[in-house]
Amino acid sequence: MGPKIPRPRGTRDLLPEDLPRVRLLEDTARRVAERAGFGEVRTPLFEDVRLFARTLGEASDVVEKEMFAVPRRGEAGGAWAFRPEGTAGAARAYVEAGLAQRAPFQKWWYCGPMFRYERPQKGRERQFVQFGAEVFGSACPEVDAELADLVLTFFEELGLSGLELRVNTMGDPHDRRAWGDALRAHFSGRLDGRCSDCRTRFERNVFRLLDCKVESCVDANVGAPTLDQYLGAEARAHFEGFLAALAALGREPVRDPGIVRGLDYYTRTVFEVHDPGLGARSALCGGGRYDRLVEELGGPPTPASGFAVGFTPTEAALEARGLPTAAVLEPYRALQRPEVYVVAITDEDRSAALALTRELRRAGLRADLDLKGRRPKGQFKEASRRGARLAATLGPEERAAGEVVLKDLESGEEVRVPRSTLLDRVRRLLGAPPA
RNA sequence: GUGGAUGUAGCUCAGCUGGUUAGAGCGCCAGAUUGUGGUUCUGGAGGCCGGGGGUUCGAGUCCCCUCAUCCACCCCA
Repeated sequence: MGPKIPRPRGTRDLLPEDLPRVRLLEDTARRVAERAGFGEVRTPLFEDVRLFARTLGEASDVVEKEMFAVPRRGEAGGAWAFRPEGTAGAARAYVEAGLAQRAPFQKWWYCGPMFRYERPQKGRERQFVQFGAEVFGSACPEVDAELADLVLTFFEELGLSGLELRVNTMGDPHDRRAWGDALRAHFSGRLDGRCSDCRTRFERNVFRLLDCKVESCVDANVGAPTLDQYLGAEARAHFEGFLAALAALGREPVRDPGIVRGLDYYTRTVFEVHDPGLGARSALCGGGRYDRLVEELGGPPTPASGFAVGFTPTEAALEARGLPTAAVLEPYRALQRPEVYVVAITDEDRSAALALTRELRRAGLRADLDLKGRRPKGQFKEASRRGARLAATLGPEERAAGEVVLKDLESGEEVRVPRSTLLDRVRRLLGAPPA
C-alpha cells in the first residue's frame, strides 16, 4: 500500500449515503426558484481574478488572502481564481452576453460550489455550496421583496421556522459618501480609546467601526452619525417601498442598522436571514441591491438585486431541529434501493441472470444482482440488506421451463411466472401501473 | 494569521499511577449439510496506537517537534 493522500483541508466527500440530504436542498432550491420564473445559470467555477478584485475591492483581505488563486500560464501573467461567490460571475455573464442591450430584464438562479481559502471552522469550509438568485434590469423595490420572500419560502419548504428577516438600507452612493465623511469627521479625534483593529478600519473602511464587538468600542459608537441623517429622498422612498411590499406578502422584517456591507457596489436594500437558535454564526442568507455592479463590469448602468444562501449553515439549522425527517428523505433513499434483485442459483445461471437484470433495467426498473460469486443464500441476504422489494430467482429448472420465481421479500410469498408475463407481474407487485 | 482541545480497527470508543502476544460494540467476510433473506449462534479478516525524535531495562501511556481534525478569534463575498 502506498501512503494515503488526505483530502484537501476544509472540504468534504459526499458519499451516496449523504446524497439524499444534499439533493433535497438542491431540489427545493430549484423548485422554489423555477416556480417564481427564475432561469438557471451556470457560470465557470473559476474566473479572472480581476473580476473579484474589481467587485470586492483590490486591497481587501478577501482578494489578497482568502482567494484560491492559480497563476496563469504564458506571458499575459495574472491569475485565475476559484469563484468565492456567485454574483460577480453572473453579472459578468450578463454583460458578456449583451443582455443589457437585447433583453435587460433577467431573473436568474444558480446553485453550486464556491471556494474561499480560509481556516475552516464551524459553518465554514473551503469549498461550500451556495444557492443564489439575481434579478437584473429593474430598480423596483418589489424585486427586492420578491427575492427576500423567495428565500424565506425556500427555508419554509425545508421546514425551517422561526427565522428572522433583517433588513436595512445602504442608501445611494452619494448618501453613503456623505455619511462616510461625517463618520470620519466624527471619529477622527476619538480614536484613542479604540482597539487596534478599529484604527485600521478607520483608514480602510469607516463603516466597520460600527460593528466592532469590543465592549469599549461599542460604547464609543454611541452618538455617531447615522445613515438615516444622510439618506436621500429617493433612497428613503425606495426603502419604504421595499417594506410595504414585504408587508403585502405578510413578512415581518426586523429593522437592523447593523447590516452594513463593506463593498462599494451595494446600494439601497440589504437584508439577511438569521436563525436565532444558531448563536454567533446565525446568518443563513445575505442579499441586497447592487445597482452599480453591472456598470462596474463594463456594462451599461443596470440596476440589479440578489441573494445567496449558504448550504452549510442551512444544514446546521436543519440539524438543530432534527430535520429533514426520514419521511421527507424517503423518496431519495428509495432511489438507492433496487426494486428487483436477481438471484442466480448455480454459476451456470449467472450470465442468464445478468441478461434478465438488464431486461428489467431497460423496462425502467431498478434492478441489480450479485457480482461477487455469492451462493444463493448470500444473494438473498444481500437483497434484503439492499432493501430490494422483490427477488427474481433463476435456476436450471426455471431456465429450462422459461420461467422465473418471483419472491416478495416483505411477505415472503413466492410465485412462479413465465418470462413472457414477468414484467407485468413485477409491476403489479410493485404497485405500479402495467406498462 | 493567533489561541485552545483532540488524534488507538471502516465507525463509536475502552486501555487504571509506563510492564508480556492492544480490547469491546457496531459494521464487514464466512459457516450453522449442499436452491431462499431479515433474527440468533459460531468463526474470521482488519491496528507501524497520526508521523518523527527523546526519556527509560521497557512507551498506546511521559516530554519535544510536526501533521491533521474540531472549536474560538480575525475576516466574512
